[in-house]
Amino acid sequence: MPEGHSVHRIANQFEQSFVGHRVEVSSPQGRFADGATRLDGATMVDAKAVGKQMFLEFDNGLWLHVHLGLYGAWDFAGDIATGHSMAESRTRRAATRKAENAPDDDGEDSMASIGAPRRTRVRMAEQEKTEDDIESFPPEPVGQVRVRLLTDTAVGDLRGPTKCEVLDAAGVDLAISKLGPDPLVDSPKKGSDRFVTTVRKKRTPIGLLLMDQSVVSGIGNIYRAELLFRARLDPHTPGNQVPEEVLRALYKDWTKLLKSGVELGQMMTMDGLTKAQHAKALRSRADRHWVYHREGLPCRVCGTNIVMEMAAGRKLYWCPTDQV
DNA sequence: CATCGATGTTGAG
DNA sequence: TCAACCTCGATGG
Repeated sequence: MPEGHSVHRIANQFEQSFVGHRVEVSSPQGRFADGATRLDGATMVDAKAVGKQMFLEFDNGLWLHVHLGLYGAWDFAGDIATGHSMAESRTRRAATRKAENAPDDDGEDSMASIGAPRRTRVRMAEQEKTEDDIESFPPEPVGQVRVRLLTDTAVGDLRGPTKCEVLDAAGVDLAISKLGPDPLVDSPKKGSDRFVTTVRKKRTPIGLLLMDQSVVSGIGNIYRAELLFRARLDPHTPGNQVPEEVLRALYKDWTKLLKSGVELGQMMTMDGLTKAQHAKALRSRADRHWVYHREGLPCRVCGTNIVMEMAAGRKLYWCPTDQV
């Protein structure tokens, strides 16, 4: 269910709370028993997201590859990052590496491994829910937990993934090679070039191309609808008929929305809002988007009723007046 | 309390 | 093109 921003946040959670730790890997549900055996006891050395896929690297040369699919989720507990701090972990770690003797003075976010683990629980999926006061550490696995990753201070339980497998480095490269550019992985120039080149070769409608993970990574049904509206672009326009500068602007806008989503932990696809409107949009989903899930409601710009149609089995929302 | 549908992808037909 | 995957919040009775 999560689009790209949630997966990047989850990778940041692993980066911040698991990388550098020895991990006990198990499969309480049993369906990943063999994979768990291959990873058990190794130390996590990297966590990265490309589009909606996540790759966790261990010091035995193996990787855990996870795709949450429609309803997968990670439940974290113990000494874990919550809320806004997750967005910046990668940046901060990089900065810390540069300044060799920089003191770790960021208090609140610090994952100090002293004493008992903090008793906080976070569910990370399309939404994030935090609760305090878990009874003990580690908590009992609840329901169908495909994989449990347990360190001395933190635990992550994976449930309902569409993909969960062990890969070697070559397998990771192969998986990533099938994916289109991700603005948080590829440089702006290279990413934009790849996106434009691919789209300009196809007659497929742009509304379908944006959902094709080999064309561009991380966009899902909400970002698709919102990006097209923000560009005032008719979803049915064939890729090869969209002007290059429009495609470049589209990729740039995706970059902006993705970064914002990673920082906020929410999809905020409207801008130019007052402070009050912004706060309201963050509280209620109904006020958060231009067209997504607004079938039959008046367009926020022109008043025309928003239209919904099925496209490749997914609901596509758009304004027939503004998007031409 | 039962049913539905979802921010996704794969693979069968 | 569509069911399956197998979770869970929202919805309705």
